[in-house]
Amino acid sequence: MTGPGWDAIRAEVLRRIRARDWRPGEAIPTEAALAAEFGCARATVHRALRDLAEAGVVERRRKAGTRVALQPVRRATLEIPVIRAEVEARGQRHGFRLIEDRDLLPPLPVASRLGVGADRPLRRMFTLHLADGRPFLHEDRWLNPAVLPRPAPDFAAVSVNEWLVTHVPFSAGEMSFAAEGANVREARALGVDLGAPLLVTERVTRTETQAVTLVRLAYAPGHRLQMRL
Amino acid sequence: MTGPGWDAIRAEVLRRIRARDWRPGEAIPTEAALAAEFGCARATVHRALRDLAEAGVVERRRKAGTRVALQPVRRATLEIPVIRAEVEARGQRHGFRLIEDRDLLPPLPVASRLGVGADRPLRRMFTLHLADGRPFLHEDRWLNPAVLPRPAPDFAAVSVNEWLVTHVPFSAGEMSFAAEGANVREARALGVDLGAPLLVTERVTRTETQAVTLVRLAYAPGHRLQMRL
DNA sequence: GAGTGGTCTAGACCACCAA
DNA sequence: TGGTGGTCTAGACCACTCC
Repeated sequence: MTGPGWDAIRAEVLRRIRARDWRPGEAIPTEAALAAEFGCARATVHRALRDLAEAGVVERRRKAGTRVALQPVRRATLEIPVIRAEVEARGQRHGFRLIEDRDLLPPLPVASRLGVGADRPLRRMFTLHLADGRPFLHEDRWLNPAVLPRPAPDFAAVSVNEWLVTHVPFSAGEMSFAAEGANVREARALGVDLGAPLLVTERVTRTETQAVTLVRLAYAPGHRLQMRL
Repeated sequence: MTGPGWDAIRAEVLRRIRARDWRPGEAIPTEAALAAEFGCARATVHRALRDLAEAGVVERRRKAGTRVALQPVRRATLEIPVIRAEVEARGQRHGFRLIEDRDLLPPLPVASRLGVGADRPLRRMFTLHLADGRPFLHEDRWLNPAVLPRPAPDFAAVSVNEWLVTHVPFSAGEMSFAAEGANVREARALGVDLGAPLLVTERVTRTETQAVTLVRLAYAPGHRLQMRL
């Protein structure tokens, strides 16, 4: 006496939305009604509708009910591995060089984006990542030294990127992409012309209590970032 | 007689992982054991752990149990609105111009990426999207005419992008980003120099039964794509 | 095989919020 | 204030997969 699975219900609801039985903006039946129709528990319907809500297909509010999204917002997810893993996943050998590493007072824009005072020095680091010995990615980082243990790790042996990912707790943050012309450091490190189009990503990460790092990653020309829709 | 909520359990498990009570690669207790410890139903623990698995913090396999992820893969999600909505969200007025629209036999790479025969013409369309009258994005599209109704919509009145999102059922697909130098069409349409760094995204979308479209979007210089971590 | 996560049930109570 | 989704329970069976 067990009804259809939640994925079957998800599929059927999706079918009706695509078939325009339920049109964008319209309310669809309540969980209780659908459970009765499909002959299953309300929890099963709930599981299916929650999944569709996460996918952006429907919008749900208590009391207001469930509506077909007016503009089905597509969400794409990007998996961000450790850079070493990213290189090795391409079947190449990863290496890196710590180009520069010093303490520096952050300029105001950097301090404010990290939410730290501009009167305390941060660790400023430049790293070049290599794939089979060829330039892969240039990393320009401001690191809050407060997140480091004492004594601090040897970032010539383990890349900052990898150390942070494996040792600093799950944190919140933002990330953005843009295309920019290579700056002087990037051009020299990656071996490209000044102003060559590079895919650049900027990330800010924080723990609950403090800023961790602000980093600008510039990929070597031709790099494509793959996402799942 | 109701125990802690699933989010409280999620938080506690996360705390123990961050505190290295449970180290990367190690198995954590079973759902049943955690339910007993926390004094709640197994379903509640399940809800919490499923959430952590989706976030990439733990890995779960039947029989093998739940392990702390060795390399916590970060997932960033990108929301992809209709281009009109994207412009309007910036407080600007959206407009567009259909630059060119004709039927053309696809070159082999295009046909194979879409999974259609190279012997049937596709719709080739170039559209320029405007924000407050200024170039915002150049759209270079191959469209499978089989997805269109008869008579076909008037793409001079509604942008292809918007029509597809609101009329073609939820579909699977891939997406990628890169930085590329502006090509001749893009340079002319966006009003930039040939070879200027542009953020370019390519999408292929399919329904369950057929290919829909392959599109290359080139954003005007300076555009940043924001993601949530 | 047997242990683990994945799912379903029938019921209950709660939180939210539009009417 | 009542209707809706969100959650929790105690139990059951199933599916996968490691041993």
